[in-house]
Amino acid sequence: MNYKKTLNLPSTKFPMKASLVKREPEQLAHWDSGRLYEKLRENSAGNDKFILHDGPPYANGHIHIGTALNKILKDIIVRSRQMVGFDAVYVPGWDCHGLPIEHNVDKELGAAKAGMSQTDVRKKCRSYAEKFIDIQREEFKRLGVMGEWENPYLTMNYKYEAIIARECGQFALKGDLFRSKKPIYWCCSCKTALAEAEIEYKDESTPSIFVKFPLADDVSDVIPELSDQKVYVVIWTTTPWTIPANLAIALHPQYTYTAVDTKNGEVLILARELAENCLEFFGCKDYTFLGDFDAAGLEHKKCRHPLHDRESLLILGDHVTLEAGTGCVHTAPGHGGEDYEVGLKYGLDVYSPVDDRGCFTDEVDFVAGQFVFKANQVIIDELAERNVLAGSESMTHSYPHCWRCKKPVIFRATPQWFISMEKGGLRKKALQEIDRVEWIPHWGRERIYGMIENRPDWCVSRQRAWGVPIAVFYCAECETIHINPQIIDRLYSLFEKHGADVWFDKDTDELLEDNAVCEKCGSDQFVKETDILDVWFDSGVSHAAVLEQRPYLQWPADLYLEGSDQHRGWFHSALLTAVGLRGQAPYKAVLTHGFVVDEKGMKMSKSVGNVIAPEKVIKQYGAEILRLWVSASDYRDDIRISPNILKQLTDAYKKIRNTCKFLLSNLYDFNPLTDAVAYSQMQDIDQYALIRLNELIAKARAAFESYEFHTVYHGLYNYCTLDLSAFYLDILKDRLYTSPPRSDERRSAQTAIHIILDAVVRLMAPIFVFTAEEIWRYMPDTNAKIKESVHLMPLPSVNPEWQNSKLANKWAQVLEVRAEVTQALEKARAAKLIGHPLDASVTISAPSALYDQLREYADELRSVFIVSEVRLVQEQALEDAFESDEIEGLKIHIQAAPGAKCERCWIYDSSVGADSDHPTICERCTDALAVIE
RNA sequence: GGGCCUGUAGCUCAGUUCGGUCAGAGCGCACGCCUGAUAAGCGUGAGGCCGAUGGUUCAAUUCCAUCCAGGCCCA
Repeated sequence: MNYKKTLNLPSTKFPMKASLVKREPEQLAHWDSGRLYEKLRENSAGNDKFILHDGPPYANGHIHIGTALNKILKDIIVRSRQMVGFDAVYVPGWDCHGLPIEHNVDKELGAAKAGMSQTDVRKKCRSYAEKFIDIQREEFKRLGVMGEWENPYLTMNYKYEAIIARECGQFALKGDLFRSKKPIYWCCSCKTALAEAEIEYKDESTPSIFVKFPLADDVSDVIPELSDQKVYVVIWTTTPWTIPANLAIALHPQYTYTAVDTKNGEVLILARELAENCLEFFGCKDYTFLGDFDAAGLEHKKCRHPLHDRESLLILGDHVTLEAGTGCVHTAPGHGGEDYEVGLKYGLDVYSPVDDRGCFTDEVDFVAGQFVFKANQVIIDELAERNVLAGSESMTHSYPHCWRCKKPVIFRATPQWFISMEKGGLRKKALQEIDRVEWIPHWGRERIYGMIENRPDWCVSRQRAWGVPIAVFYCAECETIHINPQIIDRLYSLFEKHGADVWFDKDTDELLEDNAVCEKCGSDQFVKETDILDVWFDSGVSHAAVLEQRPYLQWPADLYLEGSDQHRGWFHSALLTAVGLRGQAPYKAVLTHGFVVDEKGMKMSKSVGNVIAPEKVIKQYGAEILRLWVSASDYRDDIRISPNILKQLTDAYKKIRNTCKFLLSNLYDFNPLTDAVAYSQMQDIDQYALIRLNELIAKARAAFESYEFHTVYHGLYNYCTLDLSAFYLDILKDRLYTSPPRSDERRSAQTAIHIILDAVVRLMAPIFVFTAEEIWRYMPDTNAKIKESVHLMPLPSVNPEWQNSKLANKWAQVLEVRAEVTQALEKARAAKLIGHPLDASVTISAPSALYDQLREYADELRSVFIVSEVRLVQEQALEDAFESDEIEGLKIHIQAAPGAKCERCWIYDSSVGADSDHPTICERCTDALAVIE
């Protein structure tokens, strides 16, 4: 007789091979046509909302691995919150305006741009953004990310643009928006402002001069030797043309300075460390040091400007270095970034007497009208003439050039728009709000706090085409901003209807109300500002443009989640816009993730060749593996990816998949509605399996709650490998296969297996969105509504009925002993005593306490150890026994199992041969056959 | 150069919160078993001076300092 046919061997059509690359798109299409996202909305209508507000990626290029990480994390969060009972809506967005797009459109247009209107260029930019939104949308959807893809928010939507303009207008109305000068890169040839990204650095030969600024104030309180001396502070510069704009000289607060008598009636002040080299360059051979001193004593003292009849203030700044020059830094706030910053601190004017052609204005007498670079020599000559030129040469160094015309650019102060950090108390309030937000990880608070604390006023203007205009008018006479609620409303309506283009298409008269008059000076002439807003303002107000606008969302958001670079970016601009106009942070919590790096922890770069594109991973392994990677990593730190890591993840995926497949394959004849066994009637070990499941559920739910998905992954994976595959399921095989199909013992096991699979699939659903659904479809029939999608189900909950610490302790002990038995078996195997564990008979000698406990469940030990026989003795000497290192006094002796091997269940038993009808099987199997037949 | 952060086995993670039982797991690897989860399953084993150096302490992977390496943001 073929006894194998009498066994209940596992059977399922669920494929072992995942074929993710092929199946995932099919699954996505199925969800799409089944309107899964809409069904989730319907199902959770009325539930508490959980709003993760999407930070908009820039609509340019394909997604990269970092964007994929970000979106997958968001998806896992939204799904897990949805599955614990929230109405978790997800509205994705895109950041559409800005220089990179304008730049690329410029390149495409080439010479054609010259003949185009600003509106035409803007149209090109709009369609460019649209193209990449479509591309990225498909890429995000392919990752399994679920959301309102057909109705995302775009910062270039007319309504969004209208809100950007309105929010900016509110800042103006409040008095926080002001116009002031700031130096920016300027191309004198193109007569245009340039952004950092439009600068190319090339070597350039420039003059290098040392200039003596005569000290005007008495400093004998600092250095007594200097009384009645002609004292000069010596500066160094490579841009002599900025000397006319000099307003100060900066010294470093920590450096030591020295006064040098040059024996020609002059005393020079410069940094001690650089003094000798400088003096040598000046050709000064005979000199004496009069004394060293700290810079602090000179702060607020004054020099005379060497060319003009005004003062130059001595100030302190950390930006001063000893790498070159004299340690005394020529400071022209209108012509340098650091000069500007330090100038603000000392209340210096942002003085820049240069026009948009790069020529000096009439303010500067002897070089008026001259081009700055040409004026260099004139100024050097003048300095020499006045005997304040200490030294001069020419040098070559890296200098910024215009990306378009390739000519050297200058730093030039132009009027810009700012949002004040102080006028309306924005800085103070923002800092207070930071402490009302939950920062995850907690150090995010430190990071953004430091930034807000130290940042200058927010410069929000850009001299660009592709963006939302700073929609304000100012008086042509006195430059006062002309703003009121009616203007804001009026422009809002216009923008909402025609988009921001309307600002450029219509004249000031058409946009402004009739009979407008400057409330300060009474003028009726106004200027329409044509600068556009910093794109950080665009995305910064998304809380207003999205959360406040869509009735199914909420303000503030429950969570913002982006990379840690966004402390400076989006978290920052969102905080300032929200606090500025609403007095409150737009988020309750902010979660940050690290950056994706290679296996060695180095950043990815094309030149190094360690870049991994999400598209490639998807094509090779499937999006599920990418999602698995996200879930397995602790994203709070930087996270690593490499072919090796992906390989490991695919192995882990297979293990989990296979474990689920095995569970399914033993449920082919199980109907949970009719065949399930009540918990109280289940076998001991099945009850224990549910205790372990309870622990997994508790752990995973807590981890989902605190966004620690790697804990979910590791918990799930270890449960599958250790609890299930290596322990419970291995033991269960005998019972599942050999017991009569409908017997209590088999149904008990199936009941446990079904509960376990149901819970495991739901726990993995937020992460393994595809595989969970695939398994779900193969689950034994229940009702159609439940079957529809695992994603419509809740996460499993801890079942209090299964809690049983006595049982848990018992099995903890059995497991300890089991570990010793497997070691003993391995030794016996190595000695060729046995092969399969069922070849063995195990004799265990235990000390009395342990013996008493083991005796209580002696009947179960045989199956738990998966051997043919277990004999339990109390503290007996056993020859050739394995002695446990872990459990004192435990001895285990292995010998070949007596009796014959049952052909059906493979267990050695003395009853084999007893039944003449079935001479090759054991009594247990004979009994089973009787029931089956 | 400054701010914030990270550094535990080849890999992914635990742990050390208030310092004191040999630093744990899985994967991978090696070896073996099984062939009734089979392009599967089971077992055993070898892998870590807890980034480096100093300091505090009776005692540090765990506290402090410095350094090195790496990341983000500034300059």
